[in-house]
Amino acid sequence: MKISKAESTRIEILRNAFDLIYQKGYQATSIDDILVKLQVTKGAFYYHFKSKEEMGIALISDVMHKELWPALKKSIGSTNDFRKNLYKMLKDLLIGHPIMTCEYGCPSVNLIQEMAPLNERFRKALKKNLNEWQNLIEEEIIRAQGAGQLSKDHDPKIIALYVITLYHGVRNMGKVLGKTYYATFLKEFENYLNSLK
Amino acid sequence: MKISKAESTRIEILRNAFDLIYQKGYQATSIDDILVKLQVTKGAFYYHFKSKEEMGIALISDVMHKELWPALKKSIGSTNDFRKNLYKMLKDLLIGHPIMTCEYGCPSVNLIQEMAPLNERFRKALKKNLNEWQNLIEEEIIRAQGAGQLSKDHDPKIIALYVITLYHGVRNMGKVLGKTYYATFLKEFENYLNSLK
DNA sequence: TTGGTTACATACTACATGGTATGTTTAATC
DNA sequence: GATTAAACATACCATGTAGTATGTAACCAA
Repeated sequence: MKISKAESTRIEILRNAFDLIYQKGYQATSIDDILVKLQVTKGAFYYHFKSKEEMGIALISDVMHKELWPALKKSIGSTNDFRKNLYKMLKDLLIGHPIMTCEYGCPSVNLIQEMAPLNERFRKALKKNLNEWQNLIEEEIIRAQGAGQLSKDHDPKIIALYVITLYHGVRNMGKVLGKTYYATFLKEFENYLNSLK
Repeated sequence: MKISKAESTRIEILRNAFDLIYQKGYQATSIDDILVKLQVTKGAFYYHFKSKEEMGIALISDVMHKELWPALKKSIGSTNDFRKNLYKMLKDLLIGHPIMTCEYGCPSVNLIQEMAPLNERFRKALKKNLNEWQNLIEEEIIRAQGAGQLSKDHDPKIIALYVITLYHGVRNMGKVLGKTYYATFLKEFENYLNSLK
């Protein structure tokens, strides 16, 4: 199933918008900014998206999801030890992801921070991605509990959200403290995982 | 030492700018936005600040610092138990602070997220505030270690940064999950504090 | 080939934005 | 009370912005 030329320009616009919004933010990225690098004009943009908001929503479930989800699934299923898996998941996200840098953080975290309070549609789309990640971690924890690696007293949901919270936090802190903090954080994260009996 | 009328308008501008930037972000808040509610015009603004950037920098060390710092110092010195103190510090920040809401998060976290990668002066000013908080927590941990509440094997700096990381993370997550998550998080944070031997 | 829809390009508008130039009022000093 | 600088107010400008109106080339079915 090959992609049509029209569909490929749609993807091009979304990809470039994703890169720019990742670095400058959604509101600070203009449609002209997105198009100037590509060989398309506003006519193409408004043919594929009825507004900038519509494009932003599409970004979240299209590019952002495809960029992050496979990496998550791969990292979390590396070994049989859930501690190693959760550690590897955050480590790969922080220092092994091809498009994310310490300077600009994580596109999902950034967009939540900026747009969740301002636009309900953005919030819901971002929450959907977050929920998928949460479920992925929960399943891994339940698996670990079944395998006797972790007490069943723990609520998988709480741990899952806590781990995501840590990730969101360290992505924010990294913008101020620089990449060296990632290593410091990962050590303490390891301690936390080992404290889970 | 009473404040002059000129100084009071300067403060008014900064206060109002702080409120608006807190909700909409720095780049999305226009100077006209800031002034329309006040009884001053652009002449006043550019008399007190040579640019929007200069005003933003002043915001961080003036209003933002004065709004957050006293609350931190008060909360962390409540009891003799460092665990209770750190817990109370985050709890008070999350659900007891007069101006912060779950929806809009924390002004400091927001500004770091938005501006740290884009403007080095912002980053440095924000980092200075962060460093003060970090030192405050470190001192409390060192005190606890001296009082035998915590092993001296722990590096106070690492714990301090880890706690701040958690706060930054939960402020981000709260924007998506709502206020109920604050309570969930605080329980798991308590578990973390108790895991520190 | 023709007709029509798709997939854009071009030109434009109304409005917002940071910043400036210049005028005017207030307040302190003598 | 006159002078002068501080503390604003007003009007304006160049630029950027989301969105629109309209034109046109490519493609596809009949």
